[in-house]
Amino acid sequence: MMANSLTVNAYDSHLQATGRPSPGITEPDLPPMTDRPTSDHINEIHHSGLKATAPRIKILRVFQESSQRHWSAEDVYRKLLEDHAEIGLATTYRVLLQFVQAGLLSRTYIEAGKAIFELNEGRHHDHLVCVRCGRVEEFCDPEIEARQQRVAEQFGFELKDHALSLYGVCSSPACRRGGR
Amino acid sequence: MMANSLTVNAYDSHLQATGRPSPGITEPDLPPMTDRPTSDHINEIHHSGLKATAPRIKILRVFQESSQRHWSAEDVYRKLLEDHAEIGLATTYRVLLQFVQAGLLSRTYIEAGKAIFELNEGRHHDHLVCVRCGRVEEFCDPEIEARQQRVAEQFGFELKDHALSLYGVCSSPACRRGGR
DNA sequence: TTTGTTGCAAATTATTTGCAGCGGG
DNA sequence: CCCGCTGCAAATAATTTGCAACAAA
Repeated sequence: MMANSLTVNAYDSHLQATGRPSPGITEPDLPPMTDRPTSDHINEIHHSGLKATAPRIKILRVFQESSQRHWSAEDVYRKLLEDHAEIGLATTYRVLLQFVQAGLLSRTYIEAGKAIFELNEGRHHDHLVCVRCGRVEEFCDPEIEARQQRVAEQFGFELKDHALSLYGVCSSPACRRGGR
Repeated sequence: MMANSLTVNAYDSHLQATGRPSPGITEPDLPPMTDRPTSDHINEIHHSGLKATAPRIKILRVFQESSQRHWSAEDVYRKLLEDHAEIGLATTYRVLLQFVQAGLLSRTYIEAGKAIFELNEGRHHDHLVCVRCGRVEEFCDPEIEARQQRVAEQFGFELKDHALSLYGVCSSPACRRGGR
């Protein structure tokens, strides 16, 4: 409950946060990619230099075999519970982090103080989230990306990464009407 | 240690997060504004509908009478300790939040999972942070702001807010040379 | 076999809340 | 004098870590 820095440092989190950066493409279109054989999962994990254990395979499948793209650690853990995979929350966190470091997943902080994981398909994007229903859209605007680069240069910074989330009310009637 | 949502909801944090939004100005130039008389602080607090108590006055002065612009709750608490103000951490958090809601301060999440507070001077801006030394620059790029609006419209969203931070290596020789 | 991996419980970090007592207006 | 405010301790929430038992390669 207090111990170290004084404003400075620990922004390091963001360095290892997102999987490999890559050039902007304008509209992700979410390919289904459902129910691939386990042997592929094993290879994917092996190629990351990790042992292909049951927890890792199951967690990878959660991402690849679901229409849901964005998962918090808790979400994943709960899905595993439902599926009767006997995997602890700590392991879930550990594996998610390893997958991020291996570039299989990417991690973002859409809402303050909670990490969201998604399959890293190589195309960088930012998020647009509905503050009423939580719906998340992905976008990548080359103009914004270019401008960020410019801003960094103006300040003499070598740009390494960025975090951008837009918050708004989506077009669903319920959200538009939206009390609260 | 787990209880509620499933990805959805709680993005609400961001609704009350930042003080009032305002039109973009291109370069903040940080006026000093040092050592104003206490009576002014009292008024500023009163105008927010809050009682002018010692903790509130002292916390407001931390922001107004220091060259440092960005403070975490811990930072403020530690400064108060140094100054022998007898103010608890809980009170610090409570007052900071009240000041944000009153529009005196604004709150941002520059690094994952840690709130940063600064005086709300009415001019909206985003942050550019050095991942080596923690230095924070402020900027506002009208082009980026406009583009965000466009993106939201494309998706049929009514844009309410955004969070943008750029991470890079600043121009200081130490950071440029910079091994981690 | 050997080193990486797991589950569980306990520790951390950032922040919030309950409550009895204090003090501005 | 009354209700808002404070300190302290305990509670939450998200995530991490220590450690002994295991299990891929």
